[in-house]
Amino acid sequence: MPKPTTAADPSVPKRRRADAERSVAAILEAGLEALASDPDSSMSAIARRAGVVRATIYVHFPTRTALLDAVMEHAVGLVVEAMRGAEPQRGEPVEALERVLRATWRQLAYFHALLAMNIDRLSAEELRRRHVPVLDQLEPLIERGQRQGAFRGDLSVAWHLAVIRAIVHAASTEVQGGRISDSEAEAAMMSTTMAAISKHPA
Amino acid sequence: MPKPTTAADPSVPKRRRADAERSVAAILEAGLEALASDPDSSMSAIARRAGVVRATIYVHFPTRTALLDAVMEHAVGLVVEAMRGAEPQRGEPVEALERVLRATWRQLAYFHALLAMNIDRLSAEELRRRHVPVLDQLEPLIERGQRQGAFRGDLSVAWHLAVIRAIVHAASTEVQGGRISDSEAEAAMMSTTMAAISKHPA
DNA sequence: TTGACATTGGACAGCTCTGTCTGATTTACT
DNA sequence: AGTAAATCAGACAGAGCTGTCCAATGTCAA
Repeated sequence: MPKPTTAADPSVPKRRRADAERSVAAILEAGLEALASDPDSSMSAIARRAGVVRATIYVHFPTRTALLDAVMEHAVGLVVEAMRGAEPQRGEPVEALERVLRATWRQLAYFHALLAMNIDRLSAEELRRRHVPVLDQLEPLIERGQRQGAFRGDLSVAWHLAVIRAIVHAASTEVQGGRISDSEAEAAMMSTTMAAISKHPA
Repeated sequence: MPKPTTAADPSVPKRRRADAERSVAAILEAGLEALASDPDSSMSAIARRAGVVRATIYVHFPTRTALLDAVMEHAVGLVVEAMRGAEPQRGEPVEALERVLRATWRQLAYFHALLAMNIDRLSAEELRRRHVPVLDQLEPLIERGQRQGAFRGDLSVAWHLAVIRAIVHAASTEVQGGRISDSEAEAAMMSTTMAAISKHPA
């Protein structure tokens, strides 16, 4: 009978003590911040930021690569959660896209920074496989918009997705570079994305 | 009298033998390729790619940083040359922008990859200073288009430039990932950029 | 309270990279 | 053909990082 342990809902639940749980969370969070700003952050740097000693990381993640994978998964989870919360399937496509973008653009930028970090680490295909959950949130919305004539049909869904990612990323870069304010960036990002994706705005 | 050597047109001409000239060219080219795909490429890797021994690089570039700077300058030169050849100042803004993009989009993407390589190495200001020559080619064109009512005036020139860079980069990424053909990417890039920048196309 | 779990702080070997230096060899200019 | 320049091949020290280990200490849970 498949019932060796007490409770086993997640894939690998791993009965951990509360402080271990806290450590893992701190490490993932610190890894997210550190690696987003410098993809080559050392284990020492991440440990320091997490308020933990380097060896502790190795207790929970056997290797640097394993930590990178975990951080990536964590980031994708955050983004997807934010997107789901914006209900891409509800309402008019244009409004829905605006809503989803507004709700998630900052986290998407975060995710994108991590994408960059993985670019030489992973094969293009492997990398694609990992951010499928994010695209999955947007793809039906774009398709729906095309069917209803709100979005351009002369370009592929994949291209639209690439464009959205690119513009969101550009907005985040401009903000981080201090060349534009947060709210200005959001407005510009939204406005430009809509112009790029929509059928004649008039 | 400012005439100590025979011929001194460039800033630091350095009388070099022909084989030295070839080595430097090969190193810069190899550095461009290597660093664009992996910003952390080692000196060994670059030397190997250039068909040269590692020590040879140090003959011409005192340190790794110096090589990175030189590669950057070289890349900027390539892009600017391509842009100049497309005559941004000639004709209608929309046509001119199409012409410039078509002539340089791949190199623009290349340049963008090198920008990423420099992001944590240089201060934001220093980085900006270095790619000023590229922006200088586009900025007057965008301004002119805004004045003539061809491009959107409700967004800043800087933002338009960021958007152009982002879309061009996305197109190049899609091509490199094999998800779209070269010519399709060029068409999509052009079409989307124009939709994003132009005033209502109708 | 007690025992198992978890973290600390530090030490360690192994690896890769940078930058320097050498002597020997090949290549370009005159 | 002769000389100076340039490259090669390989060695070297110094530095940083990864991954492992350990003994001591702290902390959770039953």
